[in-house]
Amino acid sequence: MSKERDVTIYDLASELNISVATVSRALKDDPVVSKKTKKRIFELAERMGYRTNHFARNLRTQETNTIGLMIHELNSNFSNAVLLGVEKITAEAGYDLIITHSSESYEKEVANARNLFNKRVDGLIASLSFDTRNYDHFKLFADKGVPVIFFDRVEKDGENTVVIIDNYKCGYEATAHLIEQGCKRIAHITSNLNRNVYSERCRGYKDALFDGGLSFEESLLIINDLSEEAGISSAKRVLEMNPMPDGAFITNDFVAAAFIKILKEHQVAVPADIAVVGFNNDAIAHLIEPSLTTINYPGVEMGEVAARTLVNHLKGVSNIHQINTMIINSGLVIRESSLKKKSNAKR
Amino acid sequence: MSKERDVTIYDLASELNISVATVSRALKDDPVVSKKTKKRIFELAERMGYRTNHFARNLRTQETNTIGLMIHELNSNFSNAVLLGVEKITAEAGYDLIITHSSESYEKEVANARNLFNKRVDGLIASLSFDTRNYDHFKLFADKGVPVIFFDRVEKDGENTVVIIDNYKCGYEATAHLIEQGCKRIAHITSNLNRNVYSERCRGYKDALFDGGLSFEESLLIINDLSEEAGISSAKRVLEMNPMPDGAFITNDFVAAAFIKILKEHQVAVPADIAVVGFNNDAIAHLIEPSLTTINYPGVEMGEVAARTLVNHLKGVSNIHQINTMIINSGLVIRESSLKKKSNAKR
DNA sequence: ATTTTTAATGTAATCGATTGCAGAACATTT
DNA sequence: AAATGTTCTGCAATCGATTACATTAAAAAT
Repeated sequence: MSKERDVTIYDLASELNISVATVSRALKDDPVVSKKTKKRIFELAERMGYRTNHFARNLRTQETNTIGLMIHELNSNFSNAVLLGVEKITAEAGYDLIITHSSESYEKEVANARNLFNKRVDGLIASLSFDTRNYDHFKLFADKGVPVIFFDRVEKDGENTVVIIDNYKCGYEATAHLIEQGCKRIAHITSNLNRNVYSERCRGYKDALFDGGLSFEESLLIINDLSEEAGISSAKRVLEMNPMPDGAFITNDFVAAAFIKILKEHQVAVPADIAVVGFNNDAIAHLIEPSLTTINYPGVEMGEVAARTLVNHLKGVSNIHQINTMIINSGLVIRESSLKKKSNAKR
Repeated sequence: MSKERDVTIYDLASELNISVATVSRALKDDPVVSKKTKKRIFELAERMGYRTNHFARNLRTQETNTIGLMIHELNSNFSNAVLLGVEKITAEAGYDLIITHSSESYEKEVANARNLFNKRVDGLIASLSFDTRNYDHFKLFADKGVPVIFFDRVEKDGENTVVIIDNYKCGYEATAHLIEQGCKRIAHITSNLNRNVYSERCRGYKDALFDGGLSFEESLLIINDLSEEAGISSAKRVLEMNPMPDGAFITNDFVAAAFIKILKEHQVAVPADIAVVGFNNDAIAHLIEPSLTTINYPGVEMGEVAARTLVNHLKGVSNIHQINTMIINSGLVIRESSLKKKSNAKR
């Protein structure tokens, strides 16, 4: 309740009969201040409950000590994992984090970018929304020299620094694995092919089909929004196909789980009738039955790498303009849902 | 790259040959400024790309426009739901959000509180860590008149405003439901009983047992940290009991899912041999098999209510000191995992 | 035409820290 | 003891907005 004025460096200075300049320097641990004076200042600061006024400091130094995070959604395990990784690094480095999410809308993404720009973030970590086609809203940052790092959903052929996994390789591996298990008709359930993540996985899928001597069929490619409903409806669509596919590569574990559930309800056996490979390695993957073969996609690491790269750049330790692409390890985790041949499933 | 100076109100003022005071007032849409002048100022601001310097403003007004969120973890569906709700409301209201998490450690919680205090958040939304016993770190805020709202894990018998569900009722309902299904030996798997959420649920469990003519057995009460490993180990412990329980009320869906998986692997049927009720209504609950009966715990709503209450207080619309407790609706969602008697399961 | 009232704008202090430059205090060398 | 070099501290301007108070301009009343 007591709203007394906060303690400032002026209070400390006058209490000790020294100048604010010395106090300011001491608090930053500037070596130019003598140990003796520093000690007195630190002790008094502690005793009087001094707190830095970040606004005064930032006003003066023209730095905000704030990093912006633009994410497409906040409700998936993946995005939460990324957030966890980013938060860890930025907090350790003493940066505040402002989080925005676009709900997969281009308009909101633009508004969020503008907002973060006006808040003068020192740097930006961003993943694009589903339908973003235009990247002008990031130009603002480039023009001001504010570093931007993209992760996961990134601009194709951009010159920005990006943190990604090898989506092509993952798509290829997933599909090749299904082929190896004897699948001849492999459906691919994915999302908007304008986004690099999906187009690359799809390219991997197609190349693996080709290399496996199978041909790509347009009708086996199902594109939706990766919601749970999408899993249900695409399962129904698959059930009506004639002949039915004998394998499915689904770019999201949750969708895969819903998909499998519907198949089971219609007496279609997984993996015997249809083998399934998901994507992300969410916790759900090993809890459903059959346990889900999937691609391990380490969101926490991705967040950490993106954040660390940005922080290092801001601190002058490294320079993101020298780094174009950072690829995070990822790969197939084989479980029961894809094993037509009885072999050793990992858990 | 071009790091030209930012446009300030001084630039606008000198460009139009008026004073900064007028510009400042106009930008705040102060009615005292004439419409004509305002128009000129807004247009010029737009044209020159003026951005408010929040640091200068906050320094002057002594408000930070920032709300702190202290959460025990950042990796559960529940906490993410809360975050989603909080973020939505605070962003709409124009507040920045600083997020901290304690990783369930009291020490980190104290450090986070101190950090947010030093950052001078205008208000605080907090959920306690597992082992927090002492609440002194919140006194700082009270002393400065900074409003604090607790949610989910709250201080027992505190005088703070809290946003919770009726954990007692939920515990009672879950247990009563199992009894109604014919269970006679009901295990309860939960966590640290110093936290209100778990102690209240446990109290509901005990009272329901009593009202159902069953007696409480210490050996059926399993306390752990609600990790997946905990689900596995408690399942093993249950399997070794003799006689085995015929029902289990588990205060976390993820733990329940892992628990059920282990039971199934040991040829124990759910719900026939052991009926299970979880807690939270995570998405996983309806995707596993059998689908999981659980308590619906709406995290998004909880976050929204907490944030809205705080924001309203900060804007002077309402006063949290007049409100002590806000209870969010919650309740049993019956699915397959608990239905020993064949009846109508909802999905 | 003069006074009064109202509306619009301006002056200048203020918020709390940072930092280039100047100067004082002290130690070292000749 | 004087000169030189080091180390430490202080002065004062600055960052960009806000706002109490003063002033001017315009409109209304006399």
